[in-house]
Amino acid sequence: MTGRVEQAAERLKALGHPVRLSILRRLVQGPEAGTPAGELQSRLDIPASTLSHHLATLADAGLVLVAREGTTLRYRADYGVLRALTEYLWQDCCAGGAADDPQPSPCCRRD
Amino acid sequence: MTGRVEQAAERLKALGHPVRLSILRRLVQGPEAGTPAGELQSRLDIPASTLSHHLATLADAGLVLVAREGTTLRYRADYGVLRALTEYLWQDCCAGGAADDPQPSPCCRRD
DNA sequence: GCACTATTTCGACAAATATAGAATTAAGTG
DNA sequence: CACTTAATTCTATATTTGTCGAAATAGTGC
Repeated sequence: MTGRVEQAAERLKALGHPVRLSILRRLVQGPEAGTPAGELQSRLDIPASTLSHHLATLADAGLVLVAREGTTLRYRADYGVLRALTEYLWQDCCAGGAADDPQPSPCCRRD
Repeated sequence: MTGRVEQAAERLKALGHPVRLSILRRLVQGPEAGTPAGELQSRLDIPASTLSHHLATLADAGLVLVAREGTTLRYRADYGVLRALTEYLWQDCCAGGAADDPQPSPCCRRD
């Protein structure tokens, strides 16, 4: 029985940490099939246990998906969820301001 | 010397709390000149000190602006910052996925 | 089964966060 | 100046979060 606001807040909170935001950036830049945890670890240069904790936070929030491939676990971004969250954030934050503002949404601007 | 990722993370973190997200929703729906803290307090039904704490968090993150008007303090959303944050989030999260995905940005879709 | 690799889970601890009553500051009014 | 209203800051406390070494788990190959 988690409301829309609560769910969005949980997801934004999960993104609200430099390491986790960096992880996500890596994931979206990596292969579609997902990026192994070990590769993230070597690139970000943090202890494996710390990384695993952050990955679990992102996964619990539903922002990333995980699939095993042999001994490695491949993480990848859930674009559907990310899209929905961004959409909600924009409409939530700027629905009032947009009325007085003829400019297009931020992600559509070409300037 | 706060980097782009760190700043975005701080702002997302500030939004990552149900009460603060609710506050922001109220602000964007309220008058352009801003909404008095007292009005937020009565609508959200939380102690004034708790509300003040959350407002300070939002203000510190640069998401809201405040102006005094007599004895009341009016808070309003900073749309420029919110727009920039949403834009960053979208491009940050979906730059990789967008290449394989012909769909427009979430805030531009009309479906 | 044993060794090896990849990753998570456990356990402990410090630091940050959320909450809220009480005291304080700021501004207006008689 | 005293009084009232609006909101913050102070103080305290409980909870959550972040970190990371050590131990455990999952899978692969000999």
